[in-house]
Amino acid sequence: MVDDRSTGPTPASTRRHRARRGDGQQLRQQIIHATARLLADTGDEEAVSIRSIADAVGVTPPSIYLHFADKTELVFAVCDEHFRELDRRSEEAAAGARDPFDEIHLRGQAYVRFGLENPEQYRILFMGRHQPDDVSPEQVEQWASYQHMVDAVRRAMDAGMVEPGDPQLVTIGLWAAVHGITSLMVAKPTFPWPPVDVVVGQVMAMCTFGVVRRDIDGRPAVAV
Amino acid sequence: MVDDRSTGPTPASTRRHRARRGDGQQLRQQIIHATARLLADTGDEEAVSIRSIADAVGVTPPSIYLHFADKTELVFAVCDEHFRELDRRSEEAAAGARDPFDEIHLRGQAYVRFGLENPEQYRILFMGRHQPDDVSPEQVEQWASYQHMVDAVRRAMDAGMVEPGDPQLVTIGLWAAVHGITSLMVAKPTFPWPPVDVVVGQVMAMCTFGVVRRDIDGRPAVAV
DNA sequence: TGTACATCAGTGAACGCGCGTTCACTGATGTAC
DNA sequence: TGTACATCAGTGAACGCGCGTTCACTGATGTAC
Repeated sequence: MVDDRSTGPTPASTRRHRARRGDGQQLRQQIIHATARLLADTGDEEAVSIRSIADAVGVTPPSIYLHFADKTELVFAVCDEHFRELDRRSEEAAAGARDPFDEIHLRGQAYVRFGLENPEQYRILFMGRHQPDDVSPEQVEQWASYQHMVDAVRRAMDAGMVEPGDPQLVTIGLWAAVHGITSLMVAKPTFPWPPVDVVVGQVMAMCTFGVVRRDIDGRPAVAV
Repeated sequence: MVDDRSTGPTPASTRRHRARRGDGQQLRQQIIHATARLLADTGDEEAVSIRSIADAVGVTPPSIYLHFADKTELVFAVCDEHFRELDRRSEEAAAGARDPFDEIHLRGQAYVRFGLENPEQYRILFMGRHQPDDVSPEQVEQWASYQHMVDAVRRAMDAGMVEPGDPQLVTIGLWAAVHGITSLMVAKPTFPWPPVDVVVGQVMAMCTFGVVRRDIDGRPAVAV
């Protein structure tokens, strides 16, 4: 006999106390965090309803609307939080770089790690359908983790470590590569992937040196 | 004044005649095609309901269940159709190849083109959450467009055009690159992308030659 | 120190909606005799 | 050639469900006097 005294949507362990006057804002953060946790736990954005969020916080559904105009606004707030987290991790990784070229690698690895550790959040940020205007030209300028990567590529070019070219374009190419491997592994978890380190290493090496066979003097064996 | 005589769910232009005895199977194909068209038109998988599919075919919802056990089975059938279409296009592109290395490029381009021309189908095939067992190890062996790419890579290696290595691993890397650019452009249509040819060219060149700066004799300027 | 009152965090019950699916049925088509 | 009947493609109406959201409300908290 299991003693599960689940007597409704508000188990004792998560029972909240009503906030003090003026402290209403703290529910906002609790809602955002509960939403993020539910997304990570259930692994399914559609399964996360206003009701389930309210339940997780220990509050009734209408309370959500005291802090968010509608569900979209809540999802936006959660995305915002995660974009900041991604940038935070990228900066952390970049801090240990030996040189700009190394920094590019470390940022790429941090990106893949973030995605594989937070697959459902990654889905929402980079694989979803929401926010028709989520990355308008103006917003891209404020998209920290992207701009930081462009800067790193520019510095690597200036240092003569990367072939000269348009830093934006090179960044897009590198982004495509790391996003490609991350999103495939998130979307197709049952594919017989080699160990993740091997796959990431392959993609990184491919971006860096290419796949083309080279002669003894380093020249490509084919012309395209 | 527009003469729109939309008099219900079955406009005259699409009115069906009941199939002959034994010809019931033809509705099955009509349902699959209507579903595919709706997905492409609305650009939103969730907006495509059993009711809307039945409407598009000119039939009532229960008729769907004469041919598919449930909605999942229908979606599977549509996916199947599109996987075959992707392989067909890849084969078509590969037929014009000068050599195995060229074939890799052509297949990659065909892949990106397929995704950008059929974004909603691409979403379902490669960015969705369905089919927990959709690419089990056994199924990958039957996944034509993937296996054909592995073969092309192996031939390019045998011909000395691609650095020796594991053809599967190289294919995964290349797949990550083309999927990366395709899925990003599908998921973030408002990002200020350069012209698609430029982006695809950048990714292809990056996969081929890498981004690292090389000395006059072709040797990498950095060691990693 | 006591009390009336304004504030505001949060509730309870219900709304309309569209969904996937079911079930008993209809009626045209072909077949047996 | 005519008729009774089996077959089967497709229908009409309804089911229960969970969803996002609304609205009138409660009751604890702090404040003015």
